[in-house]
Amino acid sequence: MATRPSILTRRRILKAASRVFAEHGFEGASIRDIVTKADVNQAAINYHFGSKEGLYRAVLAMALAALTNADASSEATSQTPEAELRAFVRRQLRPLLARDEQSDYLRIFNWETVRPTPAFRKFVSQEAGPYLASATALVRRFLPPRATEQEAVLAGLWLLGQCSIFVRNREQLAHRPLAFQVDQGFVDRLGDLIARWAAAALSASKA
Amino acid sequence: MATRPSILTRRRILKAASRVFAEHGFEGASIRDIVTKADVNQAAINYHFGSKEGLYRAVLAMALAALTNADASSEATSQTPEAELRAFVRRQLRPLLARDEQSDYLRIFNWETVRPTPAFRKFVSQEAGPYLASATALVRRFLPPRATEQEAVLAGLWLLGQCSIFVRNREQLAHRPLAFQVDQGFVDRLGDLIARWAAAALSASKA
DNA sequence: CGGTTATTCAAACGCTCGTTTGAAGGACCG
DNA sequence: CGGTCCTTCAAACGAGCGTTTGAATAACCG
Repeated sequence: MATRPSILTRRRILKAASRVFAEHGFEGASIRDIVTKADVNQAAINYHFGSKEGLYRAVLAMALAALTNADASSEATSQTPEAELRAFVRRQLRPLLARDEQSDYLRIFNWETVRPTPAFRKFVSQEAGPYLASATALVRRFLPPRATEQEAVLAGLWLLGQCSIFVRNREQLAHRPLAFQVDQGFVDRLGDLIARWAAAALSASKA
Repeated sequence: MATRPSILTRRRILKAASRVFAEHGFEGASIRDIVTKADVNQAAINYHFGSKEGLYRAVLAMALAALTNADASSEATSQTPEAELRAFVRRQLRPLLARDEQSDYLRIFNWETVRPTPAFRKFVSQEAGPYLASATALVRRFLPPRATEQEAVLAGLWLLGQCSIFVRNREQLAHRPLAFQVDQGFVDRLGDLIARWAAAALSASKA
């Protein structure tokens, strides 16, 4: 049975681990770094999560739950397709400015796109469906009714790609040779630009 | 002075290193893995390139040279904007099928977007200008003449993002829950789709 | 051909990694 | 209060890492 202090330890570990995994990826993250940031003994991770990979699985589950909750709560308030699209894009661009846990979660998923871990492969094949479905449903409202499901899924990924490249290159945006001033105004303009472009593209599609 | 066999060793190291860096990123790549694949003594890397980072710098230089050459040679044959755009998108989607050196180079740059190395930061601030300029020039032909330079650069990045998400998630595309059959026909259709969407978006932009 | 330099090689160094160990600490309950 | 189990802890283990070393080998040139 888990006593009170033990679940505090678990929480501290999960929080620190999210940060470190987001920064270094699964392989690059070190147990010693995590336990230092969590102010916890080194063996605690193996005790509570079995292994580094077990900890990572727990972080992935937490991350996906948080992200799908965020999307679902936003779409609950039904709006025009354009407003919904803009809200979706804004949410995707969020890590450009905020350095909160949601941003960490998105960065973890970005790591997985460059070198998927076995843990993630299993995880995504079982749990990614609902998350992807929300993006697909969003673009569906712009596509012609006869668009195939395959096309809608590709459109959903395509939309995610337009946002993620700016998030992934956040650091480069602010430095030479680009030298953008990445502040709230910039992100707002960028989000509007992407939402406008995406809406125009999908609406005009005459496949 | 470099004698004949030594430049062969250098070449073998660079080739193996491109592969390994593409697969594991800079930090995840191991010297021992590279020298095994290159069939070269372990100390050869420090002898020829000074350090792991020196080797990485050499790979980066080689990669950027190859990619800019590929882009420049394609744009030399002037075509309609639409055809040029489709060719650009196809080139970006190339790693989806081919596993050649150019694909390795693109993967290395993808690694850098999730955790930039100090070597890359210095490198990109000095050398990335020309490469980005080619993407910017491409989208400029679709944007209204009054579009600002900033908007054109963002559009260039935006276009790259639409392609890179499919390259980065290549493995996930083929497996559940997506289960696309990633063959030549799929990549051709995808390239056309992206090129058509991008053209429609940029042409319709009334900023 | 002989001496000099460039290159290769096996072995080792010092360090960090994830995990294991066994004892110490602390909460809970009969 | 005593016993049991959950939790924490410092220390160590074995393996892999990038790098260094110094000797052996191969190429070059007067």
